[in-house]
Amino acid sequence: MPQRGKSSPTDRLFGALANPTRRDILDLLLGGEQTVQDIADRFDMARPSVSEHLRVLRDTDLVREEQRGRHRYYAVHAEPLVGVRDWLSPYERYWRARLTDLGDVLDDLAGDGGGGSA
Amino acid sequence: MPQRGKSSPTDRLFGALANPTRRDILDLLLGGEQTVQDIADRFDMARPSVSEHLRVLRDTDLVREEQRGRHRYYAVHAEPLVGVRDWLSPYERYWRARLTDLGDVLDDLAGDGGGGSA
DNA sequence: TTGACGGGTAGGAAAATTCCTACGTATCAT
DNA sequence: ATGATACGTAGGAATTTTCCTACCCGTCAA
Repeated sequence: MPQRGKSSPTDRLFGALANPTRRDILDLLLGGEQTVQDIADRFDMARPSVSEHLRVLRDTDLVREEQRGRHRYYAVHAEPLVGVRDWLSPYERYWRARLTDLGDVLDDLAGDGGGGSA
Repeated sequence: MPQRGKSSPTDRLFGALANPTRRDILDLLLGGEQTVQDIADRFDMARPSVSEHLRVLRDTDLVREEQRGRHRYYAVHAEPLVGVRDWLSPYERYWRARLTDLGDVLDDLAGDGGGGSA
């Protein structure tokens, strides 16, 4: 699959995640929604620059904003990250083979609640 | 965690994966080791450019080369990708919640066989 | 040994990224 | 209405990325 013409959604997804500030923003939002100002205060960077990072994250649908009053609350929207998981999955067997973390899988099961239906 | 000074291994990892050609090279190598020429032939790009992509992948330890005769065989080395998986894991619960793919985890267990080492 | 093949590196052009300082606009308090 | 607050966008400078064409050296066949 060579012949790269236009940038695919996957390209834009990995492109968005390539920037450490943007990954940090996502990690920050794991703790709950935040306003732009709140986010910007966490970074050693001018607010408009944070705004642009947020735009990239918005364009890839990795965050969603909701305007309330004069604030915009940003929240993580993880679904596009399935694209990363999907890309990653053919490689998992490589480290599974040598790290043999079956225990990890079991952790996943346990963490899932064990019971059964969601 | 703002204050970004130097680029961390994770930064370089995501940086390496940001380029679609590099992801395609990795995907190609999933089919087995290849020489530089074999790889270059698959892409609409001059060979030295492919060489540089290979250097980035080498620097992040995502591929390894072995010289045999006058050929260099490149093979995928997936271990650093654990870094991606680790970064991703806090987000998994978001799509797990709505896609409820417990069956996926069970697939993993089944696919792992019971045996073990490759 | 000579020539062809395999593949890395150098230097540079073009394009994309990242960050900044201004500035515009909408919302809230007075 | 007026001013302060919250945030986006514009335009541009400094880097970084990505790709190219030379050019280099090592290996194999004749």
